Amino acid sequence: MRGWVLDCYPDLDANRMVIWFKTPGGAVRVVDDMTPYIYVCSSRERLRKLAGDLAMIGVRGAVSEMRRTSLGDKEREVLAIPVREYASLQSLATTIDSWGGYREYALYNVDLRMDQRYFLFKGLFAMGLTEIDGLKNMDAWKRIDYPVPELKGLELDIKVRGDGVPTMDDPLMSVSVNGEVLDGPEDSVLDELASMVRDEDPDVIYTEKGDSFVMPYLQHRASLHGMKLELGREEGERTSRGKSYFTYGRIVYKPPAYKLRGRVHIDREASFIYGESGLPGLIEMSRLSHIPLQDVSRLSPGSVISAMQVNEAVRGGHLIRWKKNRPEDFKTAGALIACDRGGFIYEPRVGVHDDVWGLDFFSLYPSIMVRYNISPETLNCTCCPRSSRIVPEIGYRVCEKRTGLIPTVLVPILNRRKVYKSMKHDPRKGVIYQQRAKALKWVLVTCFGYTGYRNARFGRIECHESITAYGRDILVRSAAIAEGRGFEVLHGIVDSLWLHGSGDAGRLCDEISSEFGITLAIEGHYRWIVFLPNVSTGVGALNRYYGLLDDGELKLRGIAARRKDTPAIVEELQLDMLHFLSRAHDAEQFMETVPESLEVVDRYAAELRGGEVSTDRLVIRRRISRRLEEYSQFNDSVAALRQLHERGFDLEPGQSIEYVMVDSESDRSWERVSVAPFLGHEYDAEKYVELVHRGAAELLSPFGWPFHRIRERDRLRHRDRASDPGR
DNA sequence: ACGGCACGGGG
DNA sequence: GTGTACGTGCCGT
Repeated sequence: MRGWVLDCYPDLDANRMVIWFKTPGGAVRVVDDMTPYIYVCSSRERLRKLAGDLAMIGVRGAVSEMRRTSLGDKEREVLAIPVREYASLQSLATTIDSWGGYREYALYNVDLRMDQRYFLFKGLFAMGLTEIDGLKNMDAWKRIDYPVPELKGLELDIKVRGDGVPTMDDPLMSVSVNGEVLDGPEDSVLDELASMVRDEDPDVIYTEKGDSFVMPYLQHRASLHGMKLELGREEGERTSRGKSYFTYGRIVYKPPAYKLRGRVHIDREASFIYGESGLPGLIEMSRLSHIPLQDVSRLSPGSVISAMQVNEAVRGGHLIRWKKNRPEDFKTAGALIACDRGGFIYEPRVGVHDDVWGLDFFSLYPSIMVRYNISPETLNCTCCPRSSRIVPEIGYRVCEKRTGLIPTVLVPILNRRKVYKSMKHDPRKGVIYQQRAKALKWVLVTCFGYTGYRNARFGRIECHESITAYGRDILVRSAAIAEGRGFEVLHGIVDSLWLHGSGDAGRLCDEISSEFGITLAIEGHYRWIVFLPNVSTGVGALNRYYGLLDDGELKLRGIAARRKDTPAIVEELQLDMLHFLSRAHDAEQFMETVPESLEVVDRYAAELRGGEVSTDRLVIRRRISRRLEEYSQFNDSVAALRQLHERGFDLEPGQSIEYVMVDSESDRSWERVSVAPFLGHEYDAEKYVELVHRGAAELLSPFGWPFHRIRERDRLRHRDRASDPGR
């Protein structure tokens, strides 16, 4: 019988692995043996002593082996230690580490996931098609068009009695299963839910906020009736602790994951990958990383690429160095910038331009890593002291003999993404390919950042520097080629160029692509595009522009309408103004349209002053980066947090607050803002008018309408209207 | 004037 | 279990 690997986890009592397969006939549970090993590298005498010490505490069977302990290195003698008690692995490692004192022992394969360990050991992988009798792999993780099982999904949602923010103390009103509503006494609803899940036997349960609320809430309500609600295929769930952590340049809050056994719980809100690329993207990630679907659904793309690197290293015979937890161990500001000048940026020509080509390199940074063999072990390697391959500007040597780990991992990812993108119009599976491509895109984006991340397993800052150095070199030389072909370079940033001119842009792209071996493609042709100035200096801002493509599509970057903390009314204003400006087909018409676009601004101001704007258009949503008491400055967010606190709700760093400004001048929390979900109808009309004016000025400041002039114009008109009620 | 604080990008 | 960097603008002190 054949089936797909749906779930895999250790049974900590039996010290065996549990694997669930999805077969056309249903789910199958299999138990298998595996002894995990940890490895220690040190001098021969110390290892001999260690083996003796281990035997004294009952750890037997440690043997000496030859293994690779670092990338691209020769094999060394290590002690392989079998760990028969799964649960003791971490503490055994800590014990050995402490015996070693200061750096006497280097430990390996300590923080490897058990599922990944098992798959690598057995030659299986998550979502891979497997012969269940004998546990033989029938699939290949590199396959591009692979068979996918039909997974039965179940939508779970709940309604809670009471208003405001739901809490664990509010009784359950109803449960909805695939849209079917179960209500009545709480205990019978919970009973019914359990039996429905049992009868339906879904492979995947989808929730919104299942991790942060729904699942722990249902469990809690059940316990009040002396019940144990079981939603998995096997008893017990796998929970962890919630935490706030620093990622993507900001603090986010991650609630504890609520994982089932033998069945997949996907919390749509907790899964970045699912949100971006759906189940097809998640399955693609699961196969490539060898991490079970449910687990991969909670990971970041960075963890996926990291897992793929581990897989590749282990397959290449390497041991994985233990990275002991170093929380809050972030880089100091100065350390990195010293040698890193980031991506190259041309100073954009402020104002409106027409007949503009936007050109983009295809996955520039990952392509550079592959094309120039950038990897932690290939930079300044000892095997190529006379390498002819030198990183521009900084002069590092790159290995010419062996392909690095990072390029090895990236080649199939880049290739898959290219193939999936080319098949996105397939009538039957086009959408699936598109979603897989999107998941891969994210993995590629984060792979670059990971090379500069100090806690990454295979990070090395010199990689980061080399990639950006090659990137600058490529962009500068591409701009020069473009100028040589008669184009004017208006702006360039990291992997994009904006050119003005009537030459053959397609041919230019071909020429540059073949020059560097990295594809440069036309992103679009603009009827007009506006590069915005920096408010304080007036010089071109690097990443703020808006433009109209030939097909009528607007492309916006960096302006208020793109920001998540912009209230809807300001977003609407900017989009209305932009649609108005879209009537223009070239720069000259654009300039003629500007004065009329100000009438849009007046409409919004009048509507706000009328006092009838619904508060959901005024809500400002903001992420908080710390706890209430940790804020040193009083501001809107603090006012909102304080109100919530006084009502009994405390937020974690990384969670968002939503509020409306009621009296923005006030320094009293309760007067200054009203906070969701306790919004009233009141709002600070003049403050929102000011925001609307700022939004307009952001678009029009290069054309004679800076903020202060829009204000002045408003004052004049407002006064006229106030003194002449007949208008 | 300066520091605190939050957001973008990539698709 | 957690990508990097900076640029940008607003607001409070």
